[in-house]
Amino acid sequence: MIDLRLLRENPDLLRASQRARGESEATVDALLAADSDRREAVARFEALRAEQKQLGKQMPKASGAERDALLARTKELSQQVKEAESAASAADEALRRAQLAVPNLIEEGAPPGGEDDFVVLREVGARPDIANPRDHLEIGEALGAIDMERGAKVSGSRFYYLTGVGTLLQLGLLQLAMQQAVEYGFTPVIPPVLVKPESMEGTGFLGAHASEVYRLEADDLYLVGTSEVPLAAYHSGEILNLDQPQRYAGWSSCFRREAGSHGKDVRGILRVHQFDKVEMFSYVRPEEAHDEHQRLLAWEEEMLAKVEIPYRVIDVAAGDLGSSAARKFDCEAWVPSQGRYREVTSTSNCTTFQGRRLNIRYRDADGRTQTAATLNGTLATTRWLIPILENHQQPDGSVRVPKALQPFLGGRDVLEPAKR
RNA sequence: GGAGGCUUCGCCUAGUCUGGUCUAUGGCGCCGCACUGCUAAUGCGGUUUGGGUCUUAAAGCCCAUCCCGGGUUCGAAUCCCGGAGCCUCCGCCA
Repeated sequence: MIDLRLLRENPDLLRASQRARGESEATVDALLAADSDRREAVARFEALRAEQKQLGKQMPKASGAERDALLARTKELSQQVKEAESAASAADEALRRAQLAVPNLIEEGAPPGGEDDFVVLREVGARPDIANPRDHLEIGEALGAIDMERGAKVSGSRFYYLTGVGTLLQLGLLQLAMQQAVEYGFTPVIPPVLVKPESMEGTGFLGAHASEVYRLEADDLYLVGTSEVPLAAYHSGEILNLDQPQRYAGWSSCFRREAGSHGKDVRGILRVHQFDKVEMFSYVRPEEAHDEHQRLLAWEEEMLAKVEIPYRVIDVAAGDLGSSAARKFDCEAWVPSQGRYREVTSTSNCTTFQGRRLNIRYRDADGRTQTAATLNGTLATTRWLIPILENHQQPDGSVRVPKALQPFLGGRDVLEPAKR
C-alpha cells in the first residue's frame, strides 16, 4: 500500500514510477480521487455525529416539552448519522481498493522496462569447462538422489522424491544456510505453512499471483509459496522496537501451483509444486532499507560462494518487480546443461509497502509511530541442488561435494553413482 | 464433536446484572518535573491507537477505538444475534 501523504504531496513521483513499470498512470489519479472522496465523507459523518453526541448529553437533564423536542431532533439525526456512517465506510472501502491497485513506488536506480530489461551487475566465479554436461536429473538419478517417476506416480507431475544423498544434500544445504543466518544474528524460525486469507492478502500474494496459490477451501486456509508470508504476518498489527533491525530466517516447505507454466521447465526439479527454502526476512526503519537490501544480497552471495557455484547478479527491471517490491536483485546460478544462468535467489526491498498493509510499525526518535520497512531474500532452496550437481559433476559420473557441505554427507568429498 | 467460562487504553484490574454523569477506575511499568548533596524515598504531571480539521510546525478542537461484525435504542464497554481467540471439563483419536 502506498503512503497517501506521499501521494498527495508528490503524485508525479508515483506517475513516473508507474511509467517505469509500464503500468497505467490512471490508477494514481483514481487513488487521488478516492482519497479526497473519503475525506469528504468522513468529515460529513463526524460533524453529524458530534451534534448527536452533544444533544445526547442534554437528554438526561431534560424533561417535559424540552425533552420531547430533543427527542424529535435526535431521532432525525440518528437516521442521518447512520446514512453518513455507511457512506463514509463505503468511501473507506473504495479507497482501500484503489490503494491496493497501485504497486509500490520503485526505488531510484531500478532499471525501467520489462522482464528482459534487467541489468547484469556482475558475474562471479569461473564457469566449469564440461564437455557434454549431463543435466541434474540424469546425475541425480544415477546417484539415487532424485526420483521424479515415483513423485509423479504418487502425487502427479512436478512432484519428486529426494532420496539418499539427495536428501542429505538438501538437509545439509538448508542447515548450512540456517547456520550462516544464526551466525549473523537472525532468529531462526520454523513457521506455519498454512495461513489465513488476511495473512496471504497482507503480503500481496492474492493479487496478480492468486492463481499461483494453493487454497484449502474446506478450512479457508492457504498453503504458502514462501515463508515470507508467515514471517511478514508474524508482526502484523504490532509496534516494534527497531533501534536495531529485526531479522528472521524461516525454514519451510513452499507450495506453488505453477498454473500457466505448463510445458515450461518440465524436466527435473527446476520448477516444482513443493520445495524447501531458507528465507531471510528483515524489519527495519525505512531509512535503513536500502543498506539492508545490500546486506541481504551480500549474505546470499556468501552462501553461493560456500557451495562453490558460478553465478551472476541482476538488477531486475521495474516492470518485473511484482507489486510489493521497490527494487529486486536476483542471483542466477550457472546451469551447464542449459548453458545459461537460472534464478536461485531473489531479494526484494518492499520499503513500507508491505508494512502498511500488515500494519507493522515502530516508534521513531520522537516517539511517533511510523510504518516499518520489510525486506526478504533467499538463502537456499531445493533448486540449488541443480547447479550444485551440475557444476561439480566429474567425467567419471561422480559429483564433487563442496567443502562446506561435506560435514553433512558424512565427510564425503565425492558422491559416486549408486551400484545397481 | 458436546458443555461452560473468559477477552477493557504496555501488563494486571474496576465497571457489564440495574444503558446516559465512562471524557473508562486503580495498581505496576515507563517518561517528565520538583525536592533531598548521593543509582533510594516522596510529591506533582503525563502515558491506547487510528483518522479528520487547522497550522510553516506544534498546540488546540472534533470523530472513532472496551476482541471482531451486525442489531435494538434518541443514546451501548454495558442489552440481543453471529463470529474469532484463549481456558476448563466431557467424548473421540493419536
